[in-house]
Amino acid sequence: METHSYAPEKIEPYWQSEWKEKEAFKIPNDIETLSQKPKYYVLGMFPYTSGAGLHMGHTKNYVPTDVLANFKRMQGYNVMHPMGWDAFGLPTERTAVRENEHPAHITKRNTETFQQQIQRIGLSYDWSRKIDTSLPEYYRWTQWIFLKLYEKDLAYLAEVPVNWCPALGTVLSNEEVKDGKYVETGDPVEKRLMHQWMLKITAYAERLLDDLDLLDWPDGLKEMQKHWIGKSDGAEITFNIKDRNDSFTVFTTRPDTLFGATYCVLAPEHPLVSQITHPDAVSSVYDYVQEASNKSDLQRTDLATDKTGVFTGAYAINPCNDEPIPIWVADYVLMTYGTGAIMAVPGHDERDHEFATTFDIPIIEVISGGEKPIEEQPFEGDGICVNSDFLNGLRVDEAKEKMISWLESENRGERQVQYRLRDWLFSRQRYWGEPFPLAHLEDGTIVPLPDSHLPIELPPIDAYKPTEDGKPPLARADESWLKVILPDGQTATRETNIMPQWAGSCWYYLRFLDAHNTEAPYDTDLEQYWMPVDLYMGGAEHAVLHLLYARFWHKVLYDSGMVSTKEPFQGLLNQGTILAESFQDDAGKYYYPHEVERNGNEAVVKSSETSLNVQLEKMSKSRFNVINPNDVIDKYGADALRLYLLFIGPVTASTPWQDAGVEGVYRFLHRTWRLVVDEQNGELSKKLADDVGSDDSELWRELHKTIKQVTEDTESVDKMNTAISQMMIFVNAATQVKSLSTETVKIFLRLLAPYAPHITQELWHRIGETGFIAHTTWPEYDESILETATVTIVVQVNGKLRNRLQLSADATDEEKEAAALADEKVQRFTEGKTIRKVIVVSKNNLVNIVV
RNA sequence: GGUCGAGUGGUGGAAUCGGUAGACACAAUGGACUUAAAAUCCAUCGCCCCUAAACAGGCGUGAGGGUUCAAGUCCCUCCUCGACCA
Repeated sequence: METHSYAPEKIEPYWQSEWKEKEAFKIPNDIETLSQKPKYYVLGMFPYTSGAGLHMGHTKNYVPTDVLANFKRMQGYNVMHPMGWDAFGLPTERTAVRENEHPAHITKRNTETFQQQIQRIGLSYDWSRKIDTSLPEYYRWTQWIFLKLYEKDLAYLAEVPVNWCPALGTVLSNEEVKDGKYVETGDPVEKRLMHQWMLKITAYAERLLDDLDLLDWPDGLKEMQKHWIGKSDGAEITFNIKDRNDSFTVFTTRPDTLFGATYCVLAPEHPLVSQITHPDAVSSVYDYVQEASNKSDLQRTDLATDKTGVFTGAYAINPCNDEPIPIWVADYVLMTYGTGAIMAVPGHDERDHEFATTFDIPIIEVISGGEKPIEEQPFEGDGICVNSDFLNGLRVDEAKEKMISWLESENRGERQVQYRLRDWLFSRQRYWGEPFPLAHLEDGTIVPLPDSHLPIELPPIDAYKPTEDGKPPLARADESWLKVILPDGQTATRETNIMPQWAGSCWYYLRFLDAHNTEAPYDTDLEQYWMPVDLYMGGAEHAVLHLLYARFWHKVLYDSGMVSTKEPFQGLLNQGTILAESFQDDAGKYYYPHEVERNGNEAVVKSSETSLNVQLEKMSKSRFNVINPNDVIDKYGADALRLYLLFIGPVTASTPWQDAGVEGVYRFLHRTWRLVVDEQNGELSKKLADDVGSDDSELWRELHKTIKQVTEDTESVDKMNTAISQMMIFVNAATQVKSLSTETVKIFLRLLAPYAPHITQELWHRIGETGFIAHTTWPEYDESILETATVTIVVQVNGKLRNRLQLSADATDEEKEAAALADEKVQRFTEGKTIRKVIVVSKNNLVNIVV
């Protein structure tokens, strides 16, 4: 027998192809048409197209943004809702090496898989705007923007310590290195000084900090960015070296404690170390410096580790009292922070205190107020200056000011602002990334290549690895690529570093606005219309770096007049992660769920005694606990997947995946289907009636309540779960009534359409409407319908619920109070007691009697 | 170690300008329909106590204290977990 029940596997592919064929979500590109409507730009962070394909974490981002896009479109906005690929990167290059294919080939394969998988979810992207950061038509403009940075002196070559991986022949970013090893392969990584391209993001530190105030971002995220930028006010103080015509400067946030400085420390990499070290100390200092070079910053600065260091034999002069104090070398001072040298105040700094205790260096109290004697515990709090000559009696903040003024007047130091933010290491010795649009002349001069040379395409090379003499892979290219003739006729050699993976994602949100422009990265009229991004959504792992880098580039473009807004992303949300149970034995080995036998909270490896730890962890391939979105679609359809992802909890919350939960929303879709379709014969349900007045007013009121709640919850994005709850309540109520007007059903279908686009489109069609439900307008609710004739009054005695009473909606507070006092059940609790007070809360319809 | 966030039934989660705790859903249990199963529908579903059953009552939002007529929500102390940073 043919069945006429809800069958997503039939209707979803059909409507997806209809949308594609009729270009249902194509956004016009001419400004005339666009400017007739307001705009809304909703962007999910585009994926890095790894070979693993789409995973559930992606969908947790794409589904809510798509619902919002659908919703805003129905509300009458032009909605920018694009998708593309972050396609350059090391994993692709490594796959290419492994499979002996060109990375471009791997990339194409991966992006095609991604697109196929994403399309099955029924997302309303304008695919004609798709971008791929690894295509010359895109990276041409990444190079073009780099030239803008270069022209503004924001790109420079510097000798910097980097994480060098000899096995891979490349530098690695800090995130790629853990415990001195490359996280993916375990190859050892060492510190090495190398010539690298840097971007001067520090020049924008102040603006990156200040302009956070302009953004509607979660406070926690702003805090993280603030902390990353790490602004601190203080002073730079010059210390002369005793018996030498030399000096060094330190940065401190506590100039008020200068009288308490009993030694100084230079970072092992500090250039003065070798010069000032006393001949007797040379060998011990040399050994120490060697040792330190192999430690990570984390190992060096961890509070838990014992402090190490050596005395150089040299002395510095404390500028405030001209006392000589010893100069030490210690690895807890980093060359990359501040000036690479510190004044140590063991009385008022925990690490200095620990160091001084270890090496028996004097500790002087200069701020009073500590709980314990200063020899036992440093005091880092606020207090009054002591033992500090002209600062004595001042509070910390006053003393800071006075000391800075004094240092400046004596020419021994000056006010200084310091940032934790470092300049951005912008080059990599790899193949699969953007070539720099730069060349080197014989004499070492660097020349930017003219715009007409762009794009500088990646050359074919014979192997994706460094040359024998340690140059980056691009140095393997043919002379015809390596040598370039400049406009003035000179021959130069191309730069062979490439840009890091972050580069392409720094401006992709702008390219979407005008994805096929061949004359410019984008048209500025379109930019002015669409920017800023109204809602940007992505994983919390990008809360700092990507967002900071993109904001930096945006500000550079702003200064060039290329963009009209100071900030790119006005609104921002981090979607939560999807968790799933994982099974791990005591050795740390993970097992797939099908290998595991469950017994309540216990779990063992099937047909063995090995007991396993069950834990809730982020869904990931390495933990053997992933659920493939496409498998869920195969079983329940895309609409059920979409609804479930939203229904399990707030968008920003991390929530565990539960297979059984999908059943619940799947049943809801079936119930919705049966409101319209008679499953016996496939015709319209008999209870559908054309006359508008056929619904009882209860259901009509429930509908308007639903419109109100779905509108508000969808707008908020985070509360889409409760929007779905309310729609479930409505469908349950509509299932109960005997007769249902088509008008009611049509309004409801429009509410559900952003969430479940396929089933609503199919039912819209079956009910006799032509065209796309996605192109209809969003329903409005009528506040007057929400009002009821009677209200429920909650009566409490001493704050405890005692009864509920039905009263007319226009009852006054006095009437409510009288009814409450007169109620029999309530009297049981007030009997024989003195009524001290009666509180009537009108807005909550609540009466509290205090006895 | 620091900063931020979060702890609510068997489970996911609702409810926070202080005002009916547990919406909605999952799982479970009982029942209807069915030759049977699936699907569907109905009922029960925080804990305790009373009862033949019910009504009624007591307790209850990580622990302890506080403010208030009223606390999941605000304040203090502590515990646990998570994220980020060191």
